[in-house]
Amino acid sequence: VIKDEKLPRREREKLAQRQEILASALELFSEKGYRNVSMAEIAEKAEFAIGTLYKFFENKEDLYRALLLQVADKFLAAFMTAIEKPGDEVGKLRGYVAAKAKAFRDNAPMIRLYFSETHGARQNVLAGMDSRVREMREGFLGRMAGIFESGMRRRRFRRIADPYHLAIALEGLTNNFLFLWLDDPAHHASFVEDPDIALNILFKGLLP
Amino acid sequence: VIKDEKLPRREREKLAQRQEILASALELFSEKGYRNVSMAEIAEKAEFAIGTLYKFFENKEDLYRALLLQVADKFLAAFMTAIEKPGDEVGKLRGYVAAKAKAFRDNAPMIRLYFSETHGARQNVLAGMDSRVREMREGFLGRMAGIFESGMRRRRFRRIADPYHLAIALEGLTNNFLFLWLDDPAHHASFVEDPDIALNILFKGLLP
Amino acid sequence: VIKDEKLPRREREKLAQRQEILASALELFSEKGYRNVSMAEIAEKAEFAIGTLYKFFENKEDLYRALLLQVADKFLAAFMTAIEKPGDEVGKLRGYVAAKAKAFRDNAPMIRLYFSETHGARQNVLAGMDSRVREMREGFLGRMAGIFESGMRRRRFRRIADPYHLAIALEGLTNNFLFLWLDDPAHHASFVEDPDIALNILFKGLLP
Amino acid sequence: VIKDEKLPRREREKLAQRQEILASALELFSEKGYRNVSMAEIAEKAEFAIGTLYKFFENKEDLYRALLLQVADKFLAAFMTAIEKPGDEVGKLRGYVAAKAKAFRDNAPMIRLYFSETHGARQNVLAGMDSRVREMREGFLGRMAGIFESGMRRRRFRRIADPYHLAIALEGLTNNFLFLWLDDPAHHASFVEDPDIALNILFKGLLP
DNA sequence: CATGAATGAGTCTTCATTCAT
DNA sequence: GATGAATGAAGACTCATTCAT
Repeated sequence: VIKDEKLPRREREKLAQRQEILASALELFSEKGYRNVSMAEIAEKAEFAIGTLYKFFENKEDLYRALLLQVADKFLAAFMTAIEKPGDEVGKLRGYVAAKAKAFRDNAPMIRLYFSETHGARQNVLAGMDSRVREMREGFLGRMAGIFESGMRRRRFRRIADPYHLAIALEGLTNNFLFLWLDDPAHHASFVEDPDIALNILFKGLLP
Repeated sequence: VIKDEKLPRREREKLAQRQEILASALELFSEKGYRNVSMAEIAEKAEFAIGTLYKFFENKEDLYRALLLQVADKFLAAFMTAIEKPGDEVGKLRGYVAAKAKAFRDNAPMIRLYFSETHGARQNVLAGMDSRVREMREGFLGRMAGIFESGMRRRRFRRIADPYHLAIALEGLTNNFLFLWLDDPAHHASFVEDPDIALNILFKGLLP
Repeated sequence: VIKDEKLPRREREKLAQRQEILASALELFSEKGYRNVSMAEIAEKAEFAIGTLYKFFENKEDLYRALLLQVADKFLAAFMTAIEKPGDEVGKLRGYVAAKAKAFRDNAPMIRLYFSETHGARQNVLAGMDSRVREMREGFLGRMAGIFESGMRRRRFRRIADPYHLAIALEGLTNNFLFLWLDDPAHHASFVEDPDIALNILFKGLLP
Repeated sequence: VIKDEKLPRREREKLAQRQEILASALELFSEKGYRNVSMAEIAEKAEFAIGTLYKFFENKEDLYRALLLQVADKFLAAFMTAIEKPGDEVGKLRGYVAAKAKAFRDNAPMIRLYFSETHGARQNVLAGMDSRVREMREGFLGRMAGIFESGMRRRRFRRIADPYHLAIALEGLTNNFLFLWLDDPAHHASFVEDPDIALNILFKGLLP
């Protein structure tokens, strides 16, 4: 989403600095939570002056939003990629669930941060940003609904429900399995190791 | 959970005041988020002096926890009741989903608050309380798994997956449908009006 | 100073209650210091309602002053008694030093409280009360100066200095010895056991 | 004790600011007492923002301790210097008393503050710092005892008492004379003008 | 341009005091 | 008269943000 290919050197440096700030912020935020991290801390970790942070981001909240947006981007892009891979519908869905499990496994702290501030977000820091992430997510859900629809049209799936509803169901179902793992990795390790555990429940009714 | 039946008048008044504080706090928290609400605001809204709040709750966090605990208690109790009603397994699950939909409909702000701070909450205010709510929820999931197990034993369900996994699946699936409604009630009204939309997806594979 | 001899019953009860409050306050104050004791605590310890305290004392400071006044009274009275006992000048002074040592020994916490708030008192709670205690103390110093004067007139003391100055000297000298013991009782036990250690230093020059 | 000679400009400014804060705090504390002075007041008087105070001192108590420590340092250093000046024992002791009288005269508010919170301080703010000041004072008393001891060995003093006891006696005796002046400068002016008034009382017995 | 010292509004919390019962 | 629940002013401290260097 953020590309730094053919930019003037100056611009590329800017972008790199921005990334460095975001990376430091991510580490701190996901470790201590939004309100327990001060701009001074971020500045120190990123090895910039506090004032410099304000050259890149209007304020703390702006920085935070940029961070979440980047995380959301990254994840949805990964899911999208998994779903767009050549193959049949079952393979695509399996790819999605596997990609999601991997994303959770590889980025547990990030995810914790993302979801801790993202649900019912009306009242938290995200307030205004909601729409941007929501759109991305809705786009993805639509794309996944397309998979179900195509699968049905091609008779590889039984038409057990509205395709969009199935997309919602799959998302919620995998979320819950992976959240469980997130909350207690030791006890629910199987969920990230074998993503099919969640997926198959849906398939039992879906596959003919 | 909180009974105010045959208590001395003084005690009943205390309880009523406590409730009033909690109600005001809930309204403010769910509107503006934990960190954006001051004790002064709560006091004003509840029409008590600041100091009075501290007669009921040790500090802001304590008040907040009491609130979430109450919400969690209330909901899990409602779900438990629905699931324990006499009837067959299908009826019980249907009852759960209906109760959950009703709970969401009746308590949208509460729920937003509850879920906004409850997922991946390691770094936020809940920290210590987590365990209490988590236990309650795990107890409930176990109970629901029991329903699935019994249904399977009685051949009313196909044994398509581990009963506990089914419980997780149903919870996640309904959550996602209801969250969608929570985020955009106008557009997803059908989810709370017809809880079976979500439930049936699971049933398609489950029912023989 | 406070007598409860021939008073109407009602009055005597009042006085007893007042004493009970003061006693509780003394215990708390000398244990935790003025600012770390709340009226609520005193009320609880004395087994009265908070409001009742305010029937006896205008406010916290007033209660505190009454307490210190009582302590000062008690001590100065004891010193005065020692000094007025029949006998020669040397005996009277010895009596004073012994009484003071005993007072320190018997009332260490009290004294700590008294002196912690009494020196250079302009800025602390005592502010206004100063004068009352100061007068009492000045009266006592004057009385002690009288002893020295009489001793000189009777040729039992050499006239090595102004009698009032000698009184000041003796007071300061014994204070310092006893404070030392107060700060570190284990290490300076001899000072309260043998009051003459301090006194003799003065006598060496004083006695012919 | 605090040197600001050859430091980088920045550092010197820091130190100057710190001193300005301490000076303002001293003035306020000695006028109104520790607990009656707010950080806001100190900040205003020193013409800094409240937050700036917290760049220099961890909290109010820390600021207070720094202040007292500085005062104690300064005074004990002055006394030590007086006592170490070349000369015989009588001269040294005389130097000490004169230095002390001068210190009292020049720093009345400081001293009032110092002694008001330093005696029997177990329950007040000093608690933890006690030891530091106490050690310094004990060191000084020991040094003064050394003077007495040397004087005795050289037959310039009669061996009328334990040298350490004499040190205690001299300290207490001068304290009391000077406190009297502190409490009522008009009436007891002679004490700071002629320090020998106090000293001679001791000498009468001490000198052969 | 980058810096980071200085700012001060805003927060939670305590507790002396009042007054309806 | 006694009670103690309710009050709210006041205080310590934090930290996002600014701006002179």
